[in-house]
Amino acid sequence: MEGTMSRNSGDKVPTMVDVARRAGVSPSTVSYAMTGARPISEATRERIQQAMLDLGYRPNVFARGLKSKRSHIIAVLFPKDERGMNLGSMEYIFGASDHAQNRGYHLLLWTSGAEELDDLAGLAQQGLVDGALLMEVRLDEPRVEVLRNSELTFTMLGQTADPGDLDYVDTDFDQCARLAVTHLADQGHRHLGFVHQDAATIASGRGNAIRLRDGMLRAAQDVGVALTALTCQSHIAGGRKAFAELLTADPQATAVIAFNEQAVPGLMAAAVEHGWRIPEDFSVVSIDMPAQAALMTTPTMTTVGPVAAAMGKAATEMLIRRIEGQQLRGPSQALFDGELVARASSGPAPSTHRAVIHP
Amino acid sequence: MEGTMSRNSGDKVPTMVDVARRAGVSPSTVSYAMTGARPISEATRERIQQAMLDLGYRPNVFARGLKSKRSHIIAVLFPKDERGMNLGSMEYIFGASDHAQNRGYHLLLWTSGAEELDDLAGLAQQGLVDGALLMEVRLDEPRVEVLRNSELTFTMLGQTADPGDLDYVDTDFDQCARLAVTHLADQGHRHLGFVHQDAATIASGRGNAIRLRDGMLRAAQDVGVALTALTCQSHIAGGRKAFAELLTADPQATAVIAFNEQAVPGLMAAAVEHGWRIPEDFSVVSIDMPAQAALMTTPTMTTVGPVAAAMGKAATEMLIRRIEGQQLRGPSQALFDGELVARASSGPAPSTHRAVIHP
DNA sequence: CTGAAAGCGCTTACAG
DNA sequence: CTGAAAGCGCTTACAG
Repeated sequence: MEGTMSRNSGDKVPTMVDVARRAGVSPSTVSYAMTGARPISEATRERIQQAMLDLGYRPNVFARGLKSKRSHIIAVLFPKDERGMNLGSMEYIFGASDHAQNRGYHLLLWTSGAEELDDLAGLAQQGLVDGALLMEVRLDEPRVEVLRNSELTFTMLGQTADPGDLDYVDTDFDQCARLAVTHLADQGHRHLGFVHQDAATIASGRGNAIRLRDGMLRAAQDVGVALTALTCQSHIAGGRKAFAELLTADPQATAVIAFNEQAVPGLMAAAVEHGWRIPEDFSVVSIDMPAQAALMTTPTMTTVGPVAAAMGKAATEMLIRRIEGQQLRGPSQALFDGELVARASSGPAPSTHRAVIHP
Repeated sequence: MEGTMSRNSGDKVPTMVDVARRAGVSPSTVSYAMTGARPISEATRERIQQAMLDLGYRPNVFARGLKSKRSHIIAVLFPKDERGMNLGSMEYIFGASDHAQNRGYHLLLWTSGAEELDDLAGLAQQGLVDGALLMEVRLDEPRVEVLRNSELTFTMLGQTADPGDLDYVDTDFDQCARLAVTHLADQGHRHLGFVHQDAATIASGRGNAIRLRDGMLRAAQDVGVALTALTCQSHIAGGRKAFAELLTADPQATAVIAFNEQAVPGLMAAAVEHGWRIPEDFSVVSIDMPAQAALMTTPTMTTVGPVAAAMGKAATEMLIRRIEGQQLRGPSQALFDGELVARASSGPAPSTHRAVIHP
């Protein structure tokens, strides 16, 4: 397990001067060889490379940062209080982390709440990070102003109400809505429910819920099916309540699309207790539910959502380009298509009238 | 939303020299006032404090790190490939993050695989981080040697087979086993199953599964109930298979304890398909399943496990003390008790013989 | 209790 | 294509 670059303990950490001496060049030449800021002859470059390898040289991050004002560290602003834990956010972060490492960047995890703006301002002004990835973006996002004021480069995962020229990567919720509605309509469902989040969350709110609901209504209209949209508290009881409300609002509903991970189990349980088998009598599709959660439900959940890791990667690349001053003309903004993963919770609409067993 | 420390844009970032000038002292005095490395008169301290506030001063992390060899950054070594995503790990990280911020530290998220030791060695030797929090610790943990060789301070969340004098925070699996077994025994269950992870994972393997199984067998013996331990692949089909195996191995089993988040839905589905209602005919308890996952199952899952956030916090405190050179005598090692959260998946043992409906 | 000065290990104009 | 030198903003012996 001994690497070629292992050093005996007791050796001091080699500096650029050590490398320069060993390669028989000046320290500045070593530096230029690393940054590529000016041309170096092939021969010296190779000697330097070899010397670095021999010594197991790693540039000192602090010395570099002190002079260059670049840390090669990106902050991931992931307010923990926003939606509770959720696996989807983790997938973004892993996608971002992977790509950051490939590009020679580190990720600093910042979990302060979205309201703790002074903390954030402190981070931004400290110069520790070169840029930030903004997660859990709300329609009216107070962090944006803080980041702008401190002139920290950032990219959003999600959008504000009016992103203007801000960089972002987001899900194409219109397309997701269409995909989910079409999936169900194709299987004969004519009356759908859409269960999203509670009114306060939506209003407050991260933009997704609103954009998705609008997309749903539009898609239903285009496809020619009825759609009842319901708000719903993000817990099991909320899901039960939503099912009851759907039943009242549209007794003919044979399927529901949910954008509320926490409420789905309650929704399903209520359907089963009502005497409806899933998917034979009633289909359920979830928007943007991570695979791992989709496999926890019984039956496993059909989902529509983007590949979160790919979005995390894209956002990171966008941010790094911005940091490194490339691609400066105009904002970079990208929408990611969702994919349908058909699992066991959705199927053909019940052909005959369902037997409704009131327990 | 304007803080007192806001600066007009165009101002350059204030340095220690600026603060010193405004406070009418030398830069070194400002430094000493910040580090507390030597006594400062109350009067000057206050003038300095005020000057820092007025200017919105933030010490430059790189300059500080260059001299002091301290970054106030802690790496969280969280190999993403280990168990897939999981919410439990996230809770540790949030606990750690919270506490790190309170103590003036940042968290660097490192998601390279547990096998990518060269990457890790690079990080450790770079001097970027003052220490590391080691997550997803295996019995035979290759990362430990790397960290030791590079003389990076670290604390483990979990233990190796022989932790010796390594610092760690871990779950008290003996106590968890006892708690789970007792919970079921108290409700009249006399024949239990224990479903843990697949043989490869256990052997390879993070130590938890082994320690937990041993604890289970001991607890069952102590309490006087039968316990059948089964390995199980970590997916839905694995859970189904485990249920079938349990049925064969001990037809009298009325409850199962699972340490396999991904297999639990399959296990429950198989029980239901077998004609057993949960919990009336068959109880299920999960070890170390995060609340959010426990609420996704139907019915909601009774769990035994420690408060992950508290463990993350404890590990972080341990690490910071080590970094800052306090509490140097001997290793610090802590075991955390699990707590029982009784939800809907467990209940009294069936008094009469269950009706077994073969579908 | 306080100051003047060296130096941490790089980067980057300046010079050739 | 390469070198010598200044300087980034702190910390910390050294001196008083």
